[in-house]
Amino acid sequence: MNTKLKVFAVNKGILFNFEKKLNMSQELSEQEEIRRAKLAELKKLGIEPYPAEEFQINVTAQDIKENYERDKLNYKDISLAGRIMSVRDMGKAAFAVLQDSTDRIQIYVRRDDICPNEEDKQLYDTVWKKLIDLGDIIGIQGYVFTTKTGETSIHVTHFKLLAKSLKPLPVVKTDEDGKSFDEVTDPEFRYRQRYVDLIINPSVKKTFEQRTKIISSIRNFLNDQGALEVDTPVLQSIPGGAAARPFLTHHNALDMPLYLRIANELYLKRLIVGGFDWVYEFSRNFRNEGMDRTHNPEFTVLEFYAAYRDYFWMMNTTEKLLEKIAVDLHGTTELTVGDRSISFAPPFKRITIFDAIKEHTGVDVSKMDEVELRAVCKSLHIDMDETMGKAKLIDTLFGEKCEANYIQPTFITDYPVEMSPLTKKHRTEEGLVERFELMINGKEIANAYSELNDPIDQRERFEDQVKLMERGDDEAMFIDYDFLRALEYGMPPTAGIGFGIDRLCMLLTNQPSIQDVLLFPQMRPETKHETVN
RNA sequence: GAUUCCGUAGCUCAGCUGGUAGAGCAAUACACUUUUAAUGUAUGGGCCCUGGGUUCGAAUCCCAGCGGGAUCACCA
Repeated sequence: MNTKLKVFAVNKGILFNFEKKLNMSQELSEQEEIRRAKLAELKKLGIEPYPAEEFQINVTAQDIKENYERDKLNYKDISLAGRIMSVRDMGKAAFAVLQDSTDRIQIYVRRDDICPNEEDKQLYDTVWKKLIDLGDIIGIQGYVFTTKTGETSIHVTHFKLLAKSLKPLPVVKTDEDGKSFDEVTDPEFRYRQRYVDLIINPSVKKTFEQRTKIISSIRNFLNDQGALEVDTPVLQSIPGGAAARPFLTHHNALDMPLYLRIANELYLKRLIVGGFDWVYEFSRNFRNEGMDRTHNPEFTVLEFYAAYRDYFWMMNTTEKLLEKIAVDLHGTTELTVGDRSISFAPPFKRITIFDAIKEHTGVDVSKMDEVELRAVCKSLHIDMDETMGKAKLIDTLFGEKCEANYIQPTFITDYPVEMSPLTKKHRTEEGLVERFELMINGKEIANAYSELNDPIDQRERFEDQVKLMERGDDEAMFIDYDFLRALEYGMPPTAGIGFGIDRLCMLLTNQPSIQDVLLFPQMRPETKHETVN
C-alpha cells in the first residue's frame, strides 16, 4: 500500500483492515483500492452497499424522454434506477447521467433538496460527493423538469445506493453532435468483458436486441403458419446431417463416446417420419474447425422441414420469411449493408449453378467431364488438387468466380449429386439434385433441398460417403443406421432448409464479424501472470 | 494451422537512430446551487504482455512464448 493512499484514508477517517489491504495491493490498482476504502466507509456510515430489498421503479428513461413533454403531470413523482455514467459536480448541486436498461437520462441533485435538515448535510457532502462513483448503481425518486438549456432531466429528491461498483468503468464521452471520445474499441477487451462493452457502447446493446428481434420474427412467422418448434439432442452418438469435424466428449455412466451435434437435420426428419408435418428448431451446432470473422465453434442454425413440399415451395416460403424479417426489423424491405443497398422484396432471382458459372466465366460446364472441367479451372487460375472430383471442381469454380457477385438475394439451384448426400435427385436433370443455396451480399445465407426420402438411395449415398472416408476425407458423413431405418418406414416427400442465423444477423445488423453478433464469442482463456511473493 | 500487424496508467494513445516513462479522460484534494466532452488549481497513479539474448545501459534492437486483429487455408 502506498503512503499517499494511507494519507487519503486517514484524512477521510476511512478505516480498513491494513493487512488485508497489503495482500490485495499486489493486484489492485490505485483506483480499485480507493473504491474498496469507500465501500468500507459507506458501511461505517450504516449504508448497506448491496441492499437486499426490492427497489420499486415506476418509469424508464426512455419513457420520460418520449412522453414527458406532452404529459407533464404524469412525471411529478417518479422512481427509477440505473448506473451512473457521468457526473458534473458544482459545489452544492450536481448533474449526473443515469443509464437504465432503456436509455440515459440526466439527473439533477441539489444538496438542500436531498438534505432538508439544515444541521445534517452528510448525505450530499460525504455520500454523494465522496463515496459515489461512476459505475455505481443507484435508485432515485424525484420529478421531471426541463433545464434552462432545454434538456429533460430528473430533479432528485431521494437517492439510494443499490450496488457499489469496485472497478473503474472506461469513460466514453460524447459531445453534442454524438461524436464520442476515447471509445473502447479494443476487440479483445470488448469480447472478453462483454458486460462492459454493453454498458459503455449503446450500439452494441442495440445489435443484440436486434438479434433477438430477428429470431422472434422468424419464430412468429413459423408459428403463425402452424410449424411446431421442437428440441432434439445436442449430444449425439453419431454426428450426422452435415460434413464437418465434430467435438468429441464422453459419457461416464454409459461409458461411451458422444459428439456435440454438427447439425440436427437427421433428427428433424425422423420427426417428419413420425407424422409431424412441419417442424423447426433453432439449433446450436458445434464444429471443431477454424475460427474467423464468419466462423465460431458454436453457432446457430434454424432448420425447418415441411412434409408434402418441394424446393420450389421452399424458395417461395424463404422469400416471404426474409421479407417479413426485414420489415419487422427495419420497417422496409430496402436495406443498406455497408455501402450497398439490398432489396428483400420478393421475388428473388433464381439461377442454376451451371448458368451462374456461364454468366460469370462465359463457360458452359454443364456437359463437361472431369478432364474438361480441370482444363477450364486451370485456364481460370483456380487452385486444384488431385483429390477433387467433378462436383468439388464445380463448387470451387462457383465459389471463386461467382459467389461474391450475388449481392441481391439470389437462389442458386440444382447442384451436382456428389456433394449432396441427403438431397433428392432432380426430377428431370441427370446427375443433379433438387437443392438451392440462398446468396445475399456475396455470402451463403441458407441451404435447402427437396429431401431424399428413398431409403435405398439414401443407403447408397451413405456408402459412397464411407468410401470417401476410407480414401482419407475426414469430412465425409458417418452412416446413421437408425435414420435409415426411419426412412424405411416411409418419409413423405419433404422440403427442408437451414439458415445460418449468425450470418443473417450480421447481414441485417450491418456487422462485419460474427463476434459482433455473438454475446460471448469463443476466446482463448486469459493467462494470469504469476505474482512472486 | 500459415503469413502479417499489434500489446505502455482504469480507458484512449504519445514515447524518433537504445540513456531508467508522458498527455487527455478517469481518480484524489480544494473551489463552484441549471451543467452537459462542465470549469479552475494542485496531487497521486506504471511487472512498458512474459521469458531469454545483445549492450556499460532495453519500453525501444534480436529470439522464443502468451494474447488479440487482419489476410489465407478448412468450413456455415
